Amino acid sequence: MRGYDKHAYEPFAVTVDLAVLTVRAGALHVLLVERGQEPYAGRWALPGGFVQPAESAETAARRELAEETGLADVSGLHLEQLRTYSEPERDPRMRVVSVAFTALLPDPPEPHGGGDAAQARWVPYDGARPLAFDHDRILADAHERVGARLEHTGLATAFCPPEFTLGELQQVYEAVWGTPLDRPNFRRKVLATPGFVAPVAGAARLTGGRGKPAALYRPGGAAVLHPPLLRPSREGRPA
Amino acid sequence: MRGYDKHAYEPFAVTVDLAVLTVRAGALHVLLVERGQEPYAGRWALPGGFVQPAESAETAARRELAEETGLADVSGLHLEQLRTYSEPERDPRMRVVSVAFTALLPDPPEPHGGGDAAQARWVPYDGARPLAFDHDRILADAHERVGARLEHTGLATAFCPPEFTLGELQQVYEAVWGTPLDRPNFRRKVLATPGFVAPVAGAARLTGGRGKPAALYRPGGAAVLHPPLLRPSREGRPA
DNA sequence: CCCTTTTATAGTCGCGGTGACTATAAAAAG
DNA sequence: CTTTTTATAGTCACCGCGACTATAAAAGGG
Repeated sequence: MRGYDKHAYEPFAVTVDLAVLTVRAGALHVLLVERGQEPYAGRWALPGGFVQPAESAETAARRELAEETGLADVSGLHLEQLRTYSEPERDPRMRVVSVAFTALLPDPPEPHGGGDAAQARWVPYDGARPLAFDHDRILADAHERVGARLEHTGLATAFCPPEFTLGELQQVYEAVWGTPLDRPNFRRKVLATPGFVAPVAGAARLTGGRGKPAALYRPGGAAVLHPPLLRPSREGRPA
Repeated sequence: MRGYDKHAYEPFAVTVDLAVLTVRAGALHVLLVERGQEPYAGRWALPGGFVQPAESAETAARRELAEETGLADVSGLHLEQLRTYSEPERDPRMRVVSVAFTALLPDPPEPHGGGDAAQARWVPYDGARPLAFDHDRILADAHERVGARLEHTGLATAFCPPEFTLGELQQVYEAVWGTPLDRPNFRRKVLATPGFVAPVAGAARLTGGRGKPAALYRPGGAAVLHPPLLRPSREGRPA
């Protein structure tokens, strides 16, 4: 069929699902809500909701993100479309097509106090499953996508506060990739990548921890990393 | 809103749009259809159509691909979801959410003889615009995605016949990236990447051209390339 | 106050992938 | 047979990177 003219069509419900990720205490966490009704009552699920007639999926996702996190200003947060899930049986109640998004947050505001009755919580990524519907797959796809984005973009700074140390940045990589990294090498690569981070002029430093204070950095504004910061190759498997 | 319970919803029309790409005579081409009706009557557009109630977007995309290309068996062709376009005003007639896909074909079967009245044609990528609706953007996103996929996956073989020469494979990279590549270096990198290509045992060779016959290869079955085959860095822009 | 612990930062060494380039081989065209 | 064309082999220097060692600057404990 060409250009979808002169053909009947059936209506679908269109929703957005959000995989909201953060790094807390060195571990990757995801924002989940507990379902109050069937199906999957009592099961945890990704936050989400219907797309309204006058808004795009991106707009709906950002609105839901604000509602779920309770944050006043979500305009600066990273929000990225993941993919669309459209299996006919993915929701037993009706035909619903869901556009999934991934959002990245710095230090997490305690769940929130949003609109609905069900509770929302930050859950460690590894202990999140099983989730309702096909959300296990959506969450896995989001994790995979974010892990790849860290290699080629400056996205890791979206997990960090406005000013951060290289140690904090490294914790983001280690939490998302699930791999420890060599600190001197990580430092060398980050600083050798133009536009990744910029030192905070005021020779500022961070107190609170032990040991030597670390210098503070800001996001450098570069969208893509040259050269990329590749994760330790999990090679060595002959086809 | 949590888990989209107890909330009203509005129906949407859900369609798929296809960016079907091929490499013909060393140049990237895209499959387009000419619109017969308003809006955008006479303008070229990406093929597409409505998702039926019982099928997923992927199923609908493969069905449309078969209809548009006229190929009997499209089960082996590479089909990948690109992203979803949901701006409220993207179709002036109604609220339609479109899931875009990218398909890759080897040597192109002449457009086809599909179901509808409008004609379909292979159009050189550079001369394709302007297209109807937001299809310029979809096509650009598809090009960008495919270019990136060539770096990290063995996807380039999807543009080639079952057996191909390294010169043909190089033409795929050059056509998609729009950059000439050094032949000895390209050869070295392809052969040094485990699982990318496998030599055809029969010491087979391809005639038809001038010069020394080239050895034939088959896809090696590797999904990801280690190391990746990166495109010439377009760096040199200070942030 | 000294010494240990902890964390940050600097530097070294060798390997491997890569771009730029040259050289040789094997076919068709004239 | 010579030229042209394409495929394939090889060289060389640079550089990103993993593994590792060394130094600096703070807090803590006796």
